[in-house]
Amino acid sequence: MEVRSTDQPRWERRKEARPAELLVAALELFTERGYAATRLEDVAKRAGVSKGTVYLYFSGKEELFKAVIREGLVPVLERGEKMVAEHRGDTAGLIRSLIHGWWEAIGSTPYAGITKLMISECRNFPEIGSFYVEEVITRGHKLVRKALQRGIDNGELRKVDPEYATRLVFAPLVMLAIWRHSFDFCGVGKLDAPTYVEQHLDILLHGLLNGSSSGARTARPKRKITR
Amino acid sequence: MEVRSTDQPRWERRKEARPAELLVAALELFTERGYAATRLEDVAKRAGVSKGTVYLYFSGKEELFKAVIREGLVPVLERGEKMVAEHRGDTAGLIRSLIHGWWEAIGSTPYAGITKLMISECRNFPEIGSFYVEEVITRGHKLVRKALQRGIDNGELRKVDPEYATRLVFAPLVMLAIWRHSFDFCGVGKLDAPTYVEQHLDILLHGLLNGSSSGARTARPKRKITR
Amino acid sequence: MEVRSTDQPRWERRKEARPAELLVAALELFTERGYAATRLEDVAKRAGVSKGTVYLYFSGKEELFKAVIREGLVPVLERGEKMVAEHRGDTAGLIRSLIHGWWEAIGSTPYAGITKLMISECRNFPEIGSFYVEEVITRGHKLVRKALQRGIDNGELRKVDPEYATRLVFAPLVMLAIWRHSFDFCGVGKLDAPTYVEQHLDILLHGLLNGSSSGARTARPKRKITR
Amino acid sequence: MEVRSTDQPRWERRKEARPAELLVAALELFTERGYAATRLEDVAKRAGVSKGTVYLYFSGKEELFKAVIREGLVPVLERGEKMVAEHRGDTAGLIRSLIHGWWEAIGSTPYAGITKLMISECRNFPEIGSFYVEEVITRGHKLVRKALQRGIDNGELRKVDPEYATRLVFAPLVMLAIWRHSFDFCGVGKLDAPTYVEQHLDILLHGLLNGSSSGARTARPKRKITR
DNA sequence: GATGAATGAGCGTTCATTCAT
DNA sequence: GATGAATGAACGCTCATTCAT
Repeated sequence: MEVRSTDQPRWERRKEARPAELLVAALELFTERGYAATRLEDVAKRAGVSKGTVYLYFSGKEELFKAVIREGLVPVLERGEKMVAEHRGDTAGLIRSLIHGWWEAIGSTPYAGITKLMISECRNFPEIGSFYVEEVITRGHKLVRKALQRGIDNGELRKVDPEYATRLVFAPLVMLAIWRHSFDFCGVGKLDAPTYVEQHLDILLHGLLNGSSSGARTARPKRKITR
Repeated sequence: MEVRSTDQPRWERRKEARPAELLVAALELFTERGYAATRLEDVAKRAGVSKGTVYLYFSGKEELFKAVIREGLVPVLERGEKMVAEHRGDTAGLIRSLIHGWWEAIGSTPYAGITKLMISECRNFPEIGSFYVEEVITRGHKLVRKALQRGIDNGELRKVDPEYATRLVFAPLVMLAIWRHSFDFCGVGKLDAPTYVEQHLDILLHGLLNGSSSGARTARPKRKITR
Repeated sequence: MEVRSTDQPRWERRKEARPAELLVAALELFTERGYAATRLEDVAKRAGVSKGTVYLYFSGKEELFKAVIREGLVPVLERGEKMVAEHRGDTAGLIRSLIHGWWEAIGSTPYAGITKLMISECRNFPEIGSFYVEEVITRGHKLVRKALQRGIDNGELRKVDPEYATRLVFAPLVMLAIWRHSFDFCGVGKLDAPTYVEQHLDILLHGLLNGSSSGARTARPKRKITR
Repeated sequence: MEVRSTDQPRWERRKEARPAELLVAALELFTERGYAATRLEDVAKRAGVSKGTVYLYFSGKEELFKAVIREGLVPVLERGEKMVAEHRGDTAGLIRSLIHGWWEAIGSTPYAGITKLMISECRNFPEIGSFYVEEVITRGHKLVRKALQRGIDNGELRKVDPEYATRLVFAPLVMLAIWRHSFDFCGVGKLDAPTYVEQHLDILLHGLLNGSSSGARTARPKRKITR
């Protein structure tokens, strides 16, 4: 019968000791090449340390990968949740805030790569895949679903299924984030991200709001915003 | 005294059928595990042949991968283009046809895995990535853009930017296809695909159509939300 | 207790049935690339048959190789021995005949490649190496040694050790034969073979003959003979 | 309870010495078996390291092979050139020095294997073959040709073609070197190398020197000279 | 007999991991 | 702690060999 003397969390927290540079480098390379094709030596080189040093902070490649996922989005999400909880105003405005918030904190940053990573690798790492689904996707969905539900309940929005609508709110954003880490390197014409986001909001809110509502009008679809 | 119960030969000549069988197996495994993590021996095993046989039909792993991409979607797309070219009716109906067509021919089939594959690997295979962008994505976008442009020109649709709107038409579908090859294996609650597609059409058309049009109204046919 | 009904020789003789084309092709490729780097499929292709056919005549690669060696030089040598046995005249003339004979029958023909082959491979195939030493080298040496011994005994030649002198008679010829299968393909300036042979005879006979003898005089060192 | 009798570490750092050790092992094995039949794992084993270590110092099998050739003879040749340049005395003595020098520095050492290697492999590696011809053969020939030319010019030697005579000086030596790496392992009676060399010098100088000269006389073929 | 599709042992090469320094 | 030389399991690919046709 083994008894742990201390209350260790499921995944060891050595955040302070771990050079964040390793996680940054790993996220970049995993995103660029995928898990299997990323060599630990390259991660070390990009982080400016030697191969052996990686093992001082992570017990191996898989743990490094898991740490990238775990440490990556959860803190961002926590900030997002707080931000949303404090929001006041109409539903259309809240949805806009959520979408802009997600885009600014995740979609437009290197964190977006984590989404691509998990799509590619979650079947190879079911454990971390489930973690991601629970701690990131489900929590993210819940935020939006609440907002939609509220809008439906108080008549601001049409009667759509909030479960499905939630996904439809996110899908175009996630696709854009993925796109920027994939096909944007294949010579395809790049879209202007802010315009895309606004266009999405425009169509989405037009599609969701009840006719009497004026929320959709405030979306400025045609104003070209350069990054 | 060993007696074989069945008189199966050690192998069988299948020169004609082999390449297609290998491509099917390869698509499955590449989709499941990614390019680097897929061992050619496993592809062979799943196709029911030995390692060496793969090399009788493809010059190596990379060529097999390229063949999966090349042979996978282009023929499907060609059929799609013909189908669409022959379509008659209003724009809302055309968009519905396109979306349903894409879902039935690609999104709901193993071909959907190619999308996930290219997202994961196009930076490792720029050549095949460009091929895919040109031969699949661009052609697919063109189909939808034409339909949207027509609807905008004749006043059926609101004045949206067709380039961006095209992406917004596809994004939720592609995300669903990706989802089915990734997070659906991580214990997340699965959505009903037809409902999702209809919900997307509902919101999308509501968002796109001019107020006077009634196209969006008809879009709520099945309320079947089985989980 | 196994009894052979027929008197089979050590190595199966199926000379009649074996396509000589296979042995020719094999000799060429083994000479060009070495044993290990020669693919049986290439041998088959050069002989104009399919891969499987090789196995109808030879039990495998090693047997093919051994047959190349065995069938290659022994018949040539037998003809040489007869030629020498019938020779009449002075020792210098006999040596000239032997050298010219070797050069014409072996050194200048594809058979020369066998020498290169055995040098490269005899440590990998000790059995066939010993066969070659016994059946080719030793017999060849014996021919020359006899001639030298006769010349020494009757005072035509200086008192040299016939064992060593024999090798010194052959060495420049063998080197030339080897050279033509190796460095001649590396951009080196090629020598004229007949001139080389005559020059060798000139120096050799000058070096071997007693001063009173006039045998060396008849060597025409400077006459350039183009093949 | 397992106790190791000696405290040997699993491996030892030998960054400086490794490449030379690997080259020695590689030369031995390439010489014994040929390029294709030599497994890198065996080279590693003979050098006392593991397979992977070879790749820390050479980018692959071909590079290792090239390094064997490149690093092998050029330095020896450079020393030889200096030695010869400083030689003073008559031509017969110079030729003797050259031949003895070659034999001591190359023919009697493992370097002799390189000759055999290049003969076997130069058609498979034209680039390194040309390198060898230029940097080793041509330079070696030049040394001897100069000596012969001088002897012809000042009347010490008969009027032979120096280009051909140069080859005839080397051929018996090279053949002996090759022999020691090939047929000497096939049960053939081995010659005494020094005796062979002296016998060669005896006949060669007798054959080359003008009658009035006494250079050849001093070579006494039967004097047994142990190395 | 002849063919060539199929096999699978074997080798070159890579790279996650270890550990003496 | 940090390094990087060394390891060895794993995988891509080849080719001698087999055998159904």
